[in-house]
Amino acid sequence: MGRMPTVDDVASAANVSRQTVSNVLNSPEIVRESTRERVQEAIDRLGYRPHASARRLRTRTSSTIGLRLDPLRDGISGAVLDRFVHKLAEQADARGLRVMIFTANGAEDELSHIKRLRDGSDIDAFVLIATFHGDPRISWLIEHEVPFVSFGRPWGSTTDDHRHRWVDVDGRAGVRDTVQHLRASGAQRVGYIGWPSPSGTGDERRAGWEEASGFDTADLERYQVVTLDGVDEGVRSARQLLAMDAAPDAIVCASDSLALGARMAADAAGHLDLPVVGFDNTPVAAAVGLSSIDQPLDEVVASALTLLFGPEGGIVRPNPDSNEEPTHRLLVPRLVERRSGHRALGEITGA
Amino acid sequence: MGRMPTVDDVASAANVSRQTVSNVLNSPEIVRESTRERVQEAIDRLGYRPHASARRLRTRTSSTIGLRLDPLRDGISGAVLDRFVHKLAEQADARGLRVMIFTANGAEDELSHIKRLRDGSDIDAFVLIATFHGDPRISWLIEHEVPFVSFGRPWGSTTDDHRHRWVDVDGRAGVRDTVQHLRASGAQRVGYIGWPSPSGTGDERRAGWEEASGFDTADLERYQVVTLDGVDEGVRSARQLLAMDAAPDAIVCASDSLALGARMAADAAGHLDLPVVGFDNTPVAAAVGLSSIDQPLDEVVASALTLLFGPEGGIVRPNPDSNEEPTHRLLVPRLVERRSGHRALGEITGA
DNA sequence: GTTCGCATTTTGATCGATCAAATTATTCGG
DNA sequence: CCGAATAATTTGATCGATCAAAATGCGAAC
Repeated sequence: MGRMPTVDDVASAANVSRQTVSNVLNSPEIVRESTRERVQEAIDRLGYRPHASARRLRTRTSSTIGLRLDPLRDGISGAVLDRFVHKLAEQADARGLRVMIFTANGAEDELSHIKRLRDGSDIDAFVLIATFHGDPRISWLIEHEVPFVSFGRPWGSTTDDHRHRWVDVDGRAGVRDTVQHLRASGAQRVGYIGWPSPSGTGDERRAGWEEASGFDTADLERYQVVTLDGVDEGVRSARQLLAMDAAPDAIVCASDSLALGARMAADAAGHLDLPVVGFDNTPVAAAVGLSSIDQPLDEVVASALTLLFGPEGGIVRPNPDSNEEPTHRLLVPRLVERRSGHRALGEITGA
Repeated sequence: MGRMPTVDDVASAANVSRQTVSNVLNSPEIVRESTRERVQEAIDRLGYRPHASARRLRTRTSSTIGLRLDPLRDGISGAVLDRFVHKLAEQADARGLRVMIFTANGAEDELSHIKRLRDGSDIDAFVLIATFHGDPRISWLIEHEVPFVSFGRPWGSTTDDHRHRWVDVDGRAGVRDTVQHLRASGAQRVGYIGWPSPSGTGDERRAGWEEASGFDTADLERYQVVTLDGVDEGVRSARQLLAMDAAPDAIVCASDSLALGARMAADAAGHLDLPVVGFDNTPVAAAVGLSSIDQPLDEVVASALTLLFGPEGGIVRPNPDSNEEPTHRLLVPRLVERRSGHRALGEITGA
C-alpha cells in the first residue's frame, strides 16, 4: 500500500494550490464552479482523504464526542444505556462526528479520564449518562468550560445553571399518563412498586403515580412497595400487594425487572388479566410480552446533539450564553401496551 | 482557561530542550535520572499533557481501535456484544488505547466507514464482531493490510489464512461438556433446541450436542428442534419435545431466549426439576435463575488485544508473518448452573 | 594531556492540514 | 477602455509533537 495522497498531491494533479483544495473541502461556495469540479475529480481519482490528525492539530477541534460506559449492570435495565450508545453512534455519524468510549471506576476516575482526553485534544465534548445528586463531573466540566450534555437532569443545586445542557425523559409524566390510562380503562386501584428514596429518577416516577392514583395519603402508603431493583424483589413486592384486602387491580413498576417479577407473581396467583407495566421497554419486556413505558431514545439523542452542536452543525458551539435559547429538553415517554390482544405470559405458564 | 502548555513550555521551565521533554515521555531510559526528575516535576507543575493529534500526525499512529456496533437486536442475546464492547473499552484503556465506535447498515456500508477512518489515520486497527460466511470485510482488510482481529472465527474459505487474526469461543466444546455433565448427573435423554443451518455458531453448538448426546442417527433427529431465535419459539419447541413418548429429561438450547421459553414451558407442564440450559449467560438468565453457558469475555478481549498488539505493547504490530506464532485463539466457555439449590422459576410461578 | 567512545542533550526538518494575508483575476459602472 | 470593487486563488506561517542527525559532555585508556 503506497503512501496516502495529501492536499499537495491533489493540488498539483488539479493544477491549483493546496489552499484551493482545502477550500473545496471546507468552503466549497467560495471556489469557482469549474475549479471545484476539477479539484473534486482529482480528489476522487487519487482517492484522497484528509488526514484527520493534521486537521485537528491545526483547527484545534477533534469532532469527537467522549462517552463513558457505565459499569456493567447485572440487571435487565442496563439495556437502555446500550440502546442509547448505539443511537448516539448512529446520529453522531450522520453529523460527521466520531464517538470515543471509555470506562471508569467512579466519578473521580472518570474525571481523570476526562481531563486526559480533553487536554490531549482528543475530544471536543462529552456526553454524560446516569447523573446523580451532587455529581462532581458536572461542576468540573462547567468550571473548565468543557462542552458537554447530560442524559439525565441535574439533581440538586445546579438545576437552573444554563451552562449545563441536559436532556431527560419525564418519568413523572410517563407514569402519570399510564396510571390515568389504566384508570380510564377500568382499574380502580393502581399499585406501585418502586425504589427507595432518594433516587432522582425513582422519586419522579413515584410522584407521577401519586398524582394520578386518586389515593388519599393513607392509601398512597398502602398501595406502594419500596424495594431495590430486581426480578426477585418484584415477585415479593407483587405478592405483598396482591395479598391485601382490597388488592390493586393494576400495578405499575419503576423498572422492567420489577415488572417481570410482578408479572410472574400475578400470573402464579391467577391474575392473568391484571395489568402490569414496567419502565424502559427493554428487549426482555418485548420478548415476554410485557407492557412498558418506552423512553424515546431517538429524540433523546437528537436533542442532546442539537444542544451541543446546534441544529445542523458538526462544530462545537461555545458554552451557551445566558438566556438565549433553552439549554435543556424534557421528553415525554409513551406506554407500549403488550398485554391485550397479545399472547400473555399467563397463557403459557398457565396452559 | 488559558492556553495549554506545550513541550516548549515544559522545556524552558525545566531548562532543557523540547526533545528531552519528549524523551522523558517516550524513552525515559535514555535520559539521565536527575534530568528526568526535573522535567517530570515541570510537567506536573504545569499540568502538561501531550497533544494527541500532533503526536499522531508525526508518528502516523493513532492508538485507536475501531469497533462497529451491530444493528440493535430486539432479542435478549444482544447483551453479549454489549458486554464485549464494555470489556474492550476497559482493557484497551489499560493499554493506553482508545476505542472509537461507529455503526453501519450492512457489510458494504461498514467497509466504506472503515476506509474513511483508516485513510484519515483515525484508526490503527479494527475489531470485527459477528463475522459470517464469505464476510467481505475480512478479505478487504487482509488485502489492504489493515490490522484487525475478529471475535468470531472465519467461516468458510479463509479459515487458515494466517493474516486473519481471530478469537472465538468453542461453542461445540461448551455444549458437549454441558451435555456430558447432564448425563453424568443422571439425565438419560438430553434434547436440543437450536437454529436452522447454515449458521456458523449454531451449527457448532448443535455438533457439540450430537457428539455427547449418545443418540443414534434416528434419535438425533427426534430429540432436536430447529427454530428461529425467540422466547415464543422456545416455548413452542419445548412443548413439542416434552410431548414426545420418551420425552427428554434435560434440554440444552442455543440461546438464552430459547432457554427462557423452554424453562417457562417446562415449568408450566410441571417439570420443575427438568434441567434447561441456555447460552451466553445474559443478565436475563441471571435474573430469572436460568443455567447458561458463559462465554469468557474477559479472556476473549484480552486475547484479541494480544493478537493485535502483542502481550504488552500498545503499538500496532505489522501483519503477522507466516508461521511464527498462532494467529488465533479458541476459548472454552463454561456452564453456570443456577437451578440446583437456587430458587427456581418454577417455585415462583407454581407457588 | 589528548583522544576515543559512549552517554546525553540539542538542533533543524517534518508530518498534513488550515489560517491570515497577499496576490492575481474578473466584473462592472462611468 | 480605465479604475475601483469584488471574486478567486496563492503564498508564507503555524498548530505540537517526533525523527534524524549533529553537538556536547564525560570518563577511561594511552
